[in-house]
Amino acid sequence: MTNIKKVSQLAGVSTATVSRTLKNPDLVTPQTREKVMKAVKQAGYRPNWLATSVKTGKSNSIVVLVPNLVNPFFMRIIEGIEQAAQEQGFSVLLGDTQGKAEREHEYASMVLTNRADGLIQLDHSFPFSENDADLASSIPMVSVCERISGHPDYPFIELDNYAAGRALTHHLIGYGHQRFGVIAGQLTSQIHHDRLAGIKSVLTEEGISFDEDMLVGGSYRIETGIEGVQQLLAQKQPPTAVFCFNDDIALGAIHEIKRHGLRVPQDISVTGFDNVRTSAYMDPPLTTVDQPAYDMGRRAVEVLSKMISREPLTRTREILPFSLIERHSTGPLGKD
Amino acid sequence: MTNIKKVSQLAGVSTATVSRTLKNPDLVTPQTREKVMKAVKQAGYRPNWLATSVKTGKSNSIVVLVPNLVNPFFMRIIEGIEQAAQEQGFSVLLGDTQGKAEREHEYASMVLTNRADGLIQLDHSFPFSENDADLASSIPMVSVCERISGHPDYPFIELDNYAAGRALTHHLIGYGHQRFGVIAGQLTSQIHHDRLAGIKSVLTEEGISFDEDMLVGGSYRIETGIEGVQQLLAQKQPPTAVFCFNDDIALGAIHEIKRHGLRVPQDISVTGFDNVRTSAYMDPPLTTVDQPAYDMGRRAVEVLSKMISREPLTRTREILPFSLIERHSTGPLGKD
DNA sequence: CTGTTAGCGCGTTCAA
DNA sequence: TTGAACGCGCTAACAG
Repeated sequence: MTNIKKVSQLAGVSTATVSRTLKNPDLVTPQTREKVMKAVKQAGYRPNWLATSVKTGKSNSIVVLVPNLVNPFFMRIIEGIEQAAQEQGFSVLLGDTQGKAEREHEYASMVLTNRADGLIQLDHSFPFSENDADLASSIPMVSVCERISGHPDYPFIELDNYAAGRALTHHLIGYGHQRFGVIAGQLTSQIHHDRLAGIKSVLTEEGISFDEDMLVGGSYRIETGIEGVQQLLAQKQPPTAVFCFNDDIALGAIHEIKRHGLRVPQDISVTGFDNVRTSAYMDPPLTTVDQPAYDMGRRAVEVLSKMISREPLTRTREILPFSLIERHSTGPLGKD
Repeated sequence: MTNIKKVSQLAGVSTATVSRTLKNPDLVTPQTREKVMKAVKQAGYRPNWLATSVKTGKSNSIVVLVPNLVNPFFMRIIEGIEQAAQEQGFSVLLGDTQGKAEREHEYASMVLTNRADGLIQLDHSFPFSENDADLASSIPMVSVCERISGHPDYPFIELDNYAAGRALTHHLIGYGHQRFGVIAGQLTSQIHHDRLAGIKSVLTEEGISFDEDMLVGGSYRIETGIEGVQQLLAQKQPPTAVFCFNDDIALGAIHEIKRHGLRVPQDISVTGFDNVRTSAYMDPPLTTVDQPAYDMGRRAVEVLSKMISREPLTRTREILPFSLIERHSTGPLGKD
């Protein structure tokens, strides 16, 4: 271990001078500076980050809780988080929770032990354990995409899911559809409620009824899309248009619809959600809702950074705009 | 800040006793233990991780350098890394390098400043800067998928890319193909050389010539697949079978082939590489090479962990087996 | 401008 | 079994 003491001896100065030279070179005379820098180089010295941090009491790290690493939508958010964190001098600790409460607890407790200064939650659950809950109240925490259930006081960055649901519905009604199915992801989240409410609001306005049997699914997986389509096609009156609550579900759904010998969109229209990289290259290219995932990640870090430095927040809840991407998985019925 | 001193006062004992109670409860009498635990609970005390680490000199963190977060193959590896790291008591610092040298330098230097104990590199470049290179020689570092160019001494975990290249070629020749194209990813990596060498070795054995004009591409992106197909189809004698060096490239390739009004596999066969989640749901489902990405990540952590604790390594280079996944993007020419 | 001293929060001696 | 004292590596305060 080559430490500051060794360097100071090598240079014939005090440890304080070495520290100063490295941190604030203007405070030392050019001669000593040179002497010190030479000793630093010769010894191959790097300041011990742990020691520096224990002084300041800040770890300059943030922990990101993500339910699933393989979802490209989440990863795009994390790209934004990572980039902004780097710019602000933070490191990112990755917490793959797999949606499991114990793992959330474990990662969340990092903020309680000075291992991280703040926390970004990509899921909707309150990540702290029962035990830690009281300590967590003053912790810098932000959620992205989702809101933390039961804790409306934490800032969040999310999409206008209600409006997106409405836009998708208008789009499909514009093609003349009247019978709709929904293949949902996590059923307990705010996202789910908002999107569904958006869809239903338009249907009500248009005098179209929605049968609760037409709501299937329950996780953001390809297989959910497959099973969802199987259930919807088994109905007496199958839908002619299906809302999928992410692009993975839509991929599975389209795959299964084709496997039944039906065509997309001539027999059934399908919409996705998220606009992941691959959605433009599906067959047919997917009509979906683009979320500004990268920017959402960036924004989360900006908010969290302010919380960490105890600056006041101008806004504690941000609803970002979406954009509807019309491709070829939707269309009028029967057109060839 | 609630520290150990405050707790010791609250419990009426010394700080040493508090430390002992938490770290080695058997060394204190049950009565004091109870006293201390009560004070800990009452004060909401958590040991400061930074202080603990500065004592031990270990950060119990590893930094993972990944060129690209949105590639599901990398993410699957990181899932394995993350899981194994958690089991071994390490935290994962995420370093999204975007393939940029400066960012690699910055993240790699974390190991030099005690911010991390070891490093996993998912790319093929030596991540340290010129300046840090001499210090890096004794650093625990492992590479996954790739080998670190110019530094054969670092352990690596990779696939048997040569054999995989051979297997794919045999598969396609079995369908009667004679004219092959290759859409490659990173052209400078060991991976590239091994796969290409595997392909060419079989072609040579079978007396089939390979025209260097049939080698296109240069990055692992969907767009590379599109452009690659355009170049290949512009040849006088376009190939009847195309090797794509990852599944993203294959996705773009298939998309573009179809856009030209050609059919996969009746007009052109396409193979991928990696077997990402979505490859089974492409249209047609992709013939590809499965890499045990999750296990590769796990294994990397096991090796790195041994290096960090200075245990001797049994093997320093591991070549893992692949498996060829035959789906429907390959087949004989012209069959309907 | 530089050196001495104190202390960040904790773990680990060494006596008692 | 417990406490006092020291030190991890570093930086900030105060002298000089």
